[in-house]
Amino acid sequence: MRITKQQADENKARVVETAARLFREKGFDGISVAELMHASGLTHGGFYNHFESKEALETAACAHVFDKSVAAIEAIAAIAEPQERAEAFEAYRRRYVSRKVRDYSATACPMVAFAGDVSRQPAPVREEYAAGLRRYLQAFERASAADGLQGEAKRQARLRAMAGARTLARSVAETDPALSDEILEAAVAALEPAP
Amino acid sequence: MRITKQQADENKARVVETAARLFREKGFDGISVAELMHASGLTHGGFYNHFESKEALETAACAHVFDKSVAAIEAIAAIAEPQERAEAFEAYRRRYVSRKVRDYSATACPMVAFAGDVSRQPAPVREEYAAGLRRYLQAFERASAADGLQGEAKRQARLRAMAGARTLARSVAETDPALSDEILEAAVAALEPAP
DNA sequence: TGTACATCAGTGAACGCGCGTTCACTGATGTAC
DNA sequence: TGTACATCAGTGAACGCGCGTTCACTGATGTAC
Repeated sequence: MRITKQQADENKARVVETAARLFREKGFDGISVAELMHASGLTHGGFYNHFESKEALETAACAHVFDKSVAAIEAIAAIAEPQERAEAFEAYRRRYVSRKVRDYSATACPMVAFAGDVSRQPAPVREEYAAGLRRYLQAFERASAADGLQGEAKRQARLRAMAGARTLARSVAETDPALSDEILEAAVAALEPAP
Repeated sequence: MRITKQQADENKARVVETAARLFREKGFDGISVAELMHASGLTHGGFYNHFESKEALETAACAHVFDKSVAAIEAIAAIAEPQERAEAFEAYRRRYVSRKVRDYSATACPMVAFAGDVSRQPAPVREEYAAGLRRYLQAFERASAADGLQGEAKRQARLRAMAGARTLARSVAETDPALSDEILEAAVAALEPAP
């Protein structure tokens, strides 16, 4: 059953992508190695050909998710034309607290998806998360400053309010959708438009 | 080994208190029935004399924690003298984002402690959480309005920013205390003083 | 009030189950000649 | 280029372990007389 080296690399990458999706949806402890492997089209026995442990995959998935989130914000901060940049950033913030994004928890922001879980995970996972969070906060701060909002405290409050809204909205999304919607709507109402 | 009815009731109450503490600290799935019973000074076999299942204890603990949190805010909202009330409320908000409170995760706010876990728990636990969150938001809104801050959207943004700060600060507390402190300090800086 | 017995909170061994991980095996790929 | 063999990604059964839950048992409490 030996396969091409390239095929094997693709399989590993696919497992990380699948894990990035399912860990966000169900939590690190909410999905088993066997389930992850089957969701990636493989059987569980081969897992340890690619990863030293489940913890190693958690670390890799965490880094992967933050990479994508940070890249998305940096792309906005990098827009040269100020008006266009401000509009893209406002659209980003509006999308962040939209129902659509809340309902696809598989693509959730890593801050929201992992925050509760991560402090109970082994140290390497926690460290990857902390490093990712730092990168994310810095990228957000850059985009936020470029957006023209004055005062770092105010800019950080904006981020915290967004993250708080998503966390709370998600926690009751299945059980009390009306309350969940209310929380998001209040968050949208509180968005200051781009200047 | 039969004991007094009163003694048995006290034992049950103690298990709920212990669970309220340890579920917040380690998550619903982070502590076993046996550990909970031993932490309450009992052995695990007797658990099912008091609770139908672990899930039933989770529900009871969730309600218990929200009861206490809501009572704390309502006590503030009930203060008659406006100046005194506003000061008490500001002190509450300041305490909420303090390092001291962050470092005692066993007494954490239920919104922060349970938000990540709860959406993966069985329906009764989720429902108890949703009901508790509703009560908490309403109590906070009452206290916030009595504090004199204008605009419901603004008042809710304040709550979300507080919860977001605590969630993020907690998630990196062990791994990156400096970042965790930064997040809390930014939250303190963003607190509008009572009028 | 005193006696006889049923009750039931608590105990600790045992259960089945799912988990992360290991292992012997397979067979196409990659390599040495 | 063709052949012989070593490599190793993938397979699925099996492992030990901790979990939630069950159970037979204990013995002081509560109750019926």
